[in-house]
Amino acid sequence: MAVKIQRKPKGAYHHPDLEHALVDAAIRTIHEQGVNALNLRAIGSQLGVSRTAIYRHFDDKSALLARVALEGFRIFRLALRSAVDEARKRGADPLEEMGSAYIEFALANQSHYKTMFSGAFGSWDRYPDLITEADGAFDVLLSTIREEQGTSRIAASHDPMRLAHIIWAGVHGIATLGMAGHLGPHDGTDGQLEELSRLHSRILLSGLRSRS
Amino acid sequence: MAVKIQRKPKGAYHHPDLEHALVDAAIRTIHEQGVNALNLRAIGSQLGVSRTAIYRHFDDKSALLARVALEGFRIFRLALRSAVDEARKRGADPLEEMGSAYIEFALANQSHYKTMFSGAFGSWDRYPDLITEADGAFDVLLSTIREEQGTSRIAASHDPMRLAHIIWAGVHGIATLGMAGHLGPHDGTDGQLEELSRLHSRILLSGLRSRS
DNA sequence: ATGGATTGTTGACACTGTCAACATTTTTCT
DNA sequence: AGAAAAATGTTGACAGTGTCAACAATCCAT
Repeated sequence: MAVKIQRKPKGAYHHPDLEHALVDAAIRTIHEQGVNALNLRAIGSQLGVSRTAIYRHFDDKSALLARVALEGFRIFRLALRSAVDEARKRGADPLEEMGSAYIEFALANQSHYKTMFSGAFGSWDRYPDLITEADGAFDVLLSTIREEQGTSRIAASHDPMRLAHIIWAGVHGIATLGMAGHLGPHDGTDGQLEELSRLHSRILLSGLRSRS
Repeated sequence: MAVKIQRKPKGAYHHPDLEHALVDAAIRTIHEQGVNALNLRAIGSQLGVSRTAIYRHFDDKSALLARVALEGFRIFRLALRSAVDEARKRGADPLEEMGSAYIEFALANQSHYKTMFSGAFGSWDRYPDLITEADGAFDVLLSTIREEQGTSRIAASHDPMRLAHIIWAGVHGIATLGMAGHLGPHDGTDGQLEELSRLHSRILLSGLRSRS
C-alpha cells in the first residue's frame, strides 16, 4: 500500500482517510493540550473539514475518545510485552521491568493514559473492541504472573488473577497519583516514579516469596 | 447557635446560609448523579435562587468542586483515623484496617471520591486549604507507618514516606480500578474489593517484615 | 450511465459557565 | 438614627460546544 496523503488536497470534497486523520489529530491534541481541551470543531478545522464531518465516522465525541483509548491500549500492550521479553532475555525480573515500563508509558503519554482510564468516553459497555484491547494488555500481566508461578519464583498458592489485580492497582496508583503530583514534586523526566515502582515491585515480590 | 433554617423562605431576598446550602446541594447531586451531571443552574434553582447567585460565594464552578473535595477529605480523614484507633483497640493490624476503611469510604462515596482525585476542579495550587486538608488525611497513613516501624512490626529500614506512597497507591488503585469495574464485576455491596485490599495489605506487610 | 450509498456542508438549537449592570438587604460608621 | 459602604441576589446577554436535520457532492455497483 502506497503512502497516503495526510492532508486533504485543497478543494477536494472527500478527505483521503478522514477517520484515521481524526484519530491522529485527536491523539495529538490530547497529547499537547489535554483531554479537556479537545473539541470537535477545532479538530475539524485543523483537518480542513467542517465541524460535523466527524459524525460520518464516529457516533459522537465519546466514540472518538474511545478510539483514542483503544489505540493507547494497543501501544501499551506492545510496550508491556516488549518489557517482559527484554527482561527475560537479560535475566532481569519480568514483573519489575513491566512495572517500570508501565510507569514509563503513563508518564510519556499522560493525557493519553488519562483518556484510557479516567472514563472520558463514558461507559465501556458501548465499546466491545476497547474491552478486548484492554484485556489484551491486562493479559500480558496475568500470563507473566502465571509463568512466574510456574517457575516458582513467586508462590503458586495465590490466585494469579487476584495477584494481577493487586500489582496492577499498585502501578496504576503510582502512575495516577504521581501524575497528579501527589507523590512529591517531579517533572516526569527524572526516574523518581519508576524508582518507586521498582521498590513497590520488590516489596510485593518479597512478600510473595514467603509462605502464604 | 440555634438550628438554621435550611430552605430559603419564599420571598426572602437573602438565603439564610447559601454557601453551605450550595455545598450540600452539590454533594448531594454528585452523590446521586455523578460529577458530570452537576451544573450550576440546577443547583441554583434547586435552592430557589438564581443561576448566578453562586458567584457571590465561589469564584467559579471549580471552586465549588474544590470545596466539595475539601469536605470529602475531612470526612475521609476522620474515617481513616477512627479505623486505625479501632484496630489498635482490638489488636488488629492498623494498616490493614485502614486500607479496608479506605476502600469502604471510596465505595460508599464513589462520585465524591472521584471529585477528590480526578482533577475535576483543575489545579490544586488554587486551593491551599484543600492541600492542607488532603495532607491531613495522608498524615494518618504516614504517622501510622512510623508508629508501626517504632514497634518494629514493619522494618524501619525503609523511608516511611516512600512506604506511605506505595501503600496509598495500592489502595487508591484498587479503589479506582474497582469502581471502574476493572477488577471484576461487583456491585459494591459485597466486600470483594475490601477483601482484595486486605490481601494487598497482607502481602505488602509480609514483604516489609523480611530483610531489606 | 445511473441510482443508491457514502461522505461532507450549512444552519440551527440547546445547554452551560460566566460577565456586566442593576436591585435589595445588611452592616458599619458617624 | 441616618447615611454610606459592603454584601448578597437578580436579570440580560454572550460565547463555546456538542449535536441534529436538511441539503450537496462524490463514489460505487449494477
